Amino acid sequence: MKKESLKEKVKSTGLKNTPLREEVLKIFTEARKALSSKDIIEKLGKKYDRVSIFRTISTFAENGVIHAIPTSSDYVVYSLCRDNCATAEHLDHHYHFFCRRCGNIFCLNDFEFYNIKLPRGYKAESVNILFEGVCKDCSQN
Amino acid sequence: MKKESLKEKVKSTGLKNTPLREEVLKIFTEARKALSSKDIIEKLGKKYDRVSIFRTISTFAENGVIHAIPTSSDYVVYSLCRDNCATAEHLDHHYHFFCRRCGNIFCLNDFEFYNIKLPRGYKAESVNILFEGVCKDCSQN
DNA sequence: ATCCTAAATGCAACTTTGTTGCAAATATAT
DNA sequence: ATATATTTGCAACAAAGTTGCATTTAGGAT
Ligand SMILES: [Mn+2]
Ligand SMILES: [Mn+2]
Ligand SMILES: [Zn+2]
Ligand SMILES: [Zn+2]
Repeated sequence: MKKESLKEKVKSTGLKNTPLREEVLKIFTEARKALSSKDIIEKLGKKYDRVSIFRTISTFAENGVIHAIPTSSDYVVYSLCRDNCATAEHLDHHYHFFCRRCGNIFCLNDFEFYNIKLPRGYKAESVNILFEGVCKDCSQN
Repeated sequence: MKKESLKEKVKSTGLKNTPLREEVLKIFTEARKALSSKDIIEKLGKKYDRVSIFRTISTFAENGVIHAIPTSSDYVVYSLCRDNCATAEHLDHHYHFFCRRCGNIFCLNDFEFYNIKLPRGYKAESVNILFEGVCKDCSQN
């Protein structure tokens, strides 16, 4: 996804441009890490109803504005879809890094894509690669 | 993890061998797919308290009997740790497949391991690779 | 075999997270 | 400006997981 405004995005998806959606999009745009629904509610929960925030996140995810990142936790985190989240050889691929120290999840962009072979019969449309370890910032301190 | 009985596992972890634990372990051993807490509670919830089941699953995960599998859903699924879940070149790696049709998650064993390079500063201790698509059974029918 | 003790379980209450139905508000096309 | 489909807020609900505590039990010691 290009760094386009929500207004531009609206044109392609049919979503209406509302104050809540602009604020949520702004938060994702400025975040250096993946965010959970809880994270967004903590930031906007006094200004907007939590139900609307949940619905905004769902709508964004359904329309390809953000994408859910697989984690081993019982909550989902989301991040803006970027250009290089796109397909390579018809396989949508995502690389993310979960830091054990700070607990944050980061998108790893500009990655060389490995076309890992699957067992016979399995047909993959996307692959999510989640590293776990210590992030750049945490390993310096 | 070897195909050892819980009794053997107890020796190494200090866990007590109880009826609930034996039943949970049996369910995981016989399952051909990854299971959620809900799945286990549906099978054992009339016989045991859900709290105890939650605690059993946590204990198993903490002691390396089972491992959590990253997904994009708001629930976690678990699978038995197998021998080849072990480390290769000091990087614990797991390959799983989420089927869009049946909704099941399968362990993909015996995989060639790719040592994917990380950006400078990031130190990975494990990597989880989650494919999404159509599984063997579902693509035949 | 019995006793002892730390660990495991069951139960009740609670919290967190997400969902549903519906009425009121509002963004956008005409 | 008006019309209308979409979005939002509110209340109620539901699912999933947690906490505290009393009771029970597994497994080692006697
Ligand atoms: Mn990403
Ligand atoms: Mn596995
Ligand atoms: Zn970190
Ligand atoms: Zn399937």
